[in-house]
Amino acid sequence: MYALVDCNNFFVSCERTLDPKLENKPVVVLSNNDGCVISRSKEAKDLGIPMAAPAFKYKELFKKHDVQCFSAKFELYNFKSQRVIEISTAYVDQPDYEVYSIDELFLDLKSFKYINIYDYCITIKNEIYDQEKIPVSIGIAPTKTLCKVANRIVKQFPEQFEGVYILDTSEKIEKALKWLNIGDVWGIGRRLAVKMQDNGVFKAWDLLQKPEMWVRKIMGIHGVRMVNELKGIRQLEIDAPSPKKSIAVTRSFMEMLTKKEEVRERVETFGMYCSERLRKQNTCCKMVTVFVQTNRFRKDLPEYRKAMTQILPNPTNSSILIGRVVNELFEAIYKEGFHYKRAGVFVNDFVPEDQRQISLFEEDTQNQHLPVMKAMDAMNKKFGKDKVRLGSMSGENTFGRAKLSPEYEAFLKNNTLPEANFRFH
DNA sequence: TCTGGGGTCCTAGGACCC
DNA sequence: TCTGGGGTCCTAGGACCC
Repeated sequence: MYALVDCNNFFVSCERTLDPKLENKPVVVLSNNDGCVISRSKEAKDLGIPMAAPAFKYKELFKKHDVQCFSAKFELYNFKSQRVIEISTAYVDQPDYEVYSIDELFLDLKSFKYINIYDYCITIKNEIYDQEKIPVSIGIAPTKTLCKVANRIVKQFPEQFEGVYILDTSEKIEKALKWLNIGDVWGIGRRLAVKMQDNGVFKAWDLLQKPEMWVRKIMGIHGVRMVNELKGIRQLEIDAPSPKKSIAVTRSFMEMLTKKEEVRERVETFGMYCSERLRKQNTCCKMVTVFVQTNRFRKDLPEYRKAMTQILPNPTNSSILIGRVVNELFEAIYKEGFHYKRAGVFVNDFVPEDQRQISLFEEDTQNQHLPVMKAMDAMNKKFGKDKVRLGSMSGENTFGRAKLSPEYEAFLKNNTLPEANFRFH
C-alpha cells in the first residue's frame, strides 16, 4: 500500500503556527503583489472564496467577514515543508517515499506486513501536529491515484475519519468511485472534465465503464493508465527525486513598466536567478528563452507579448554569459510604447557541469567564470540573497509584500532556511 | 486601480535519414 | 502513366499538476 500525506490548507496552516489566534477564523494567503488567493482555510472556503480568486474582487467579502489576508512567506512554507517531510519519512525505509509537492508526499508502506498501517499513520499524523502544529490528512490505498481519492474522502468527512482513511477492498473502492465526481479525479482538468460530461461520464465510476479504445482516443495514454490506477492496478511508481529539466523565473510587476531600462534590469535579474539555480544542481543549459508581455486584462491598452529563444554554442551556467544572452534576446523582442506587466526567463536542455560538449569553433569561457560564480554563491549563502550580484542588477524587487510581522522577523532570524527542493508536475 | 508562479508529460506534424 | 517504406529527432502546443 501507498500513503499520501497531505497538509491541510498548507500555507494558511503555516500562518497559524506563527499566530495561534488565527485558529477557527477565515484566513487566506495571497500570491505575489497580493494578487490572487493561493491558500484558504476551511472557514474561508465555506464563505465561497474560490481558489485563485483575484483579491480585489473579494475585498468587500473579506471586510464583511473579517477574513485575515497574508502575503505569501515562502521561506516559512519551505521550512515547514522540510520539517513535515523529515518527520514523515522517519517512519519508512530510506528510499520508500516521494516528495510530490511543497505540501504532499507519498510513502511506500511495503515493508509493513505485520503492523496495523492505519494506527501507524495515525501516529505519523499526530507527531506532525505535536511537533509542527501542521494538520495533515493521510489517504492509504494500493495506487497513487486511489490515495488521492482516499485523501479527498478524509477531508470531506472530517468527523468520521480523524485524518486517516484506508481505501483497500473492492467494495470500498466501488463505493468511492460512484461518489467521486469525474472532475475531481487526479489527472482530469477543466478541459477533460467538460469532454467527459459531454460523453455521459459524470462520476469516476462511469469512466471505468467506457471501452479502452474510447479512453485511449479521448485522453491518450494518460487515460489508460488512470483507469488502471482507479481499478487498483499500479501504473505509477514512487520515484526518487530527479534533477530538474527546466528552470523558470517569471514575475508580474506591481506597476506596469514603460521604461526600457527598467524592464531590462528585471530580465537580467531573472537570468541571474536561473543561473544560480543551475549551479545549485551542477548543470549547464544549452537554451535560454526570454519573454515580455503587457497586462492581458487591460483591454483598453495595446497588447503585446513576445518570446524568443537562443541556443547556446557552449553550455553554461555562468550568470555573466547567460546575462549576455538574455540581453541580446531582450533587445530583439522589446518594443517601445507598451506598458509591460510581466516578464520571465527560462533555461532548459541541461547537461551536467562536468560533461559539457564544447563547440569546435566558438570560444568557451565557462571554466574561467565558474570559480567566480561559485565564490559569489558561497558569499550569498553566508551573507544573504543578492548581497553579491552583477552590476546590472538593482537588487530590489518590483513586487509588493505586506509589512512583515514581528513573529515572522523572529522566525527568519532564528532559523537556517532550507533550499526549496521539490519536484513539480 | 487591482488578476501568481513553477513545473512535467504527451502528441502531432515536419524535417531529415537511409 | 507510373512516384516506397520505415525510422528518428525536434518542436510547438496542449493538457495536467500544485
